[in-house]
Amino acid sequence: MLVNELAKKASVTADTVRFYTRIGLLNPVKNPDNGYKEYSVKEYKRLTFILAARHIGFTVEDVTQILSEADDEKSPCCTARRLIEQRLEESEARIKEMLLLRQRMKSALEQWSTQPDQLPSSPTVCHLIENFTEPTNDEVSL
Amino acid sequence: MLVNELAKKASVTADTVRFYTRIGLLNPVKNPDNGYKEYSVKEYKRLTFILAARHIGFTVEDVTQILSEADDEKSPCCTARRLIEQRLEESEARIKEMLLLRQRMKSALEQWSTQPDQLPSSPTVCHLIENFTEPTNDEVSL
DNA sequence: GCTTGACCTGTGTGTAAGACATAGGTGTAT
DNA sequence: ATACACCTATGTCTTACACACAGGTCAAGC
Repeated sequence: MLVNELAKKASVTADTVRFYTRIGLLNPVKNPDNGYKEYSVKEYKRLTFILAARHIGFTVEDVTQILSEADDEKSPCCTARRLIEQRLEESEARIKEMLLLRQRMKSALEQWSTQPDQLPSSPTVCHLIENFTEPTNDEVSL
Repeated sequence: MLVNELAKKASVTADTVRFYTRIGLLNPVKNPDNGYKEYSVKEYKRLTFILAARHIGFTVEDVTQILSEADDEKSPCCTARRLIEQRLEESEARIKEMLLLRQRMKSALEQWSTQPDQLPSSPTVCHLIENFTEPTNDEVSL
């Protein structure tokens, strides 16, 4: 299979396949005639595994580590458990941040809805932004 | 002020100040003797504005646009309203994705908690990952 | 004057996970 | 031979900074 064929079969872009190839996760054989990379069914299965892991939330770096352990015939399960726990914690943290940010955005839009546009005047760039007041916890819960 | 002084005054890293300077958001004067960049109080105020906008959720690119409109003495308010609405929508989308991802991570950990480690065998890299089954909406709501 | 050392500077590069741009190759129809 | 559609590998771009590095500055000590 060539890159595009493999990509379609796995429902990803050719660029994704190329990327995994570039970082060494996939190892196609180079056709010496035209330099095209040929992917075997084994590579396809490997790609499927990568995508499954990514879907669960592993980073590409994580997948690299898991695959390398498996390639050494060691069980990657312990590593997988540990890593996904980390990724979960990181996700929780980022979600919290993003929820706070969303709250700020929403209350900005609400505050601004009753305020007029204004020209910038020497100390002020955009009064909407500069006069925005953070919502308190009380306001948020309302 | 030199870069570090300004950074401390604004409670950000010197690298952040350097970054905003590099992309032209801040325009310090170069001391011809030592090549050091000197920031005025005006730059400090500009930095404060940038940070306030970032805090609300504007991208750096957004801030660039807003500042450039204000520099042209046009009111950036309309643009600000439009942009933050976009950013809010994007955030909502990303939050949804991340919540789904978190759900997958959690249910993976739960499924895996009752399963043993296993050595990789020819078709299998990591049975935990390969045998993971997506939670259905019903399961999620439980 | 010279040196040591702590601290500071600007510039260049790295990050995650691909997407995009580009120059050129392939293959078929004309 | 040529035109055209499609395909390829490689290099660069993205976000918003953080980090590494080579060298400059400045006060203290000799």
